[in-house]
Amino acid sequence: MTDLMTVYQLLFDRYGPRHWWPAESPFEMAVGAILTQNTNWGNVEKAVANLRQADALSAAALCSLSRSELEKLITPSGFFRQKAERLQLFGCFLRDHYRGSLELLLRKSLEPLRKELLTLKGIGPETADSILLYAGGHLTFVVDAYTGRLFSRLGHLCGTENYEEIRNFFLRRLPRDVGLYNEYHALIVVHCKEHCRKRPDCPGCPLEMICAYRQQNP
DNA sequence: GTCCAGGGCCTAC
DNA sequence: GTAGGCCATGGA
Repeated sequence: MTDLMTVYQLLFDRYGPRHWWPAESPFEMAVGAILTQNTNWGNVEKAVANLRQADALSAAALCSLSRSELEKLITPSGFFRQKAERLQLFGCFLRDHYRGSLELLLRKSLEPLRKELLTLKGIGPETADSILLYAGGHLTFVVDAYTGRLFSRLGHLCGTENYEEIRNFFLRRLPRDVGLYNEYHALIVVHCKEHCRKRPDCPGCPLEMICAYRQQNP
């Protein structure tokens, strides 16, 4: 079994540092994390551009917009009705409990903060960890569908693990390094977009030599 | 036309 | 606790 740092190194050598999250502020990162739920990033960028244009990238602004105005701005990201509600719930939560400051919220310690985020409607484990890691610089690992798919194929996971189990799998085996967690998740996403979609034989895949699928299907 | 994307909620069982 | 349906746009 190839260890996780070897996989990381192969991905890093191939794709280089990704410098995620692509956003101009922590608040924009959090908004992007909600908008990208089951959604192509290109569509999220359009919605974020609309929000920026409308000067709506703050907790106060999200709260003061009408629901229909917000829905219109984020339409390109899809699921715009639920996402508008989620953004406003998040914005109002910050306004009511943290003076509208995401930075103030993110100053809290990781586990209580994570639990608090998970109580918010529309913020599940992946969205919470994305906000914690990329906006807050907290020591947590972001798991997504790509992560489960890739590491099952590599033989590290069996494919039936739940979110927390996969997160703990990485946290237990990787050095405690925020920069590493930041790059690792980004590299998994970038890699899977390129190589893990339709063809399981991964032509040109940088993980070719360690891929359990290829070893089982030569 | 079909498939899928950087999920999460709700309901039924 | 988990399987299935639902949410919606836009690019490949």
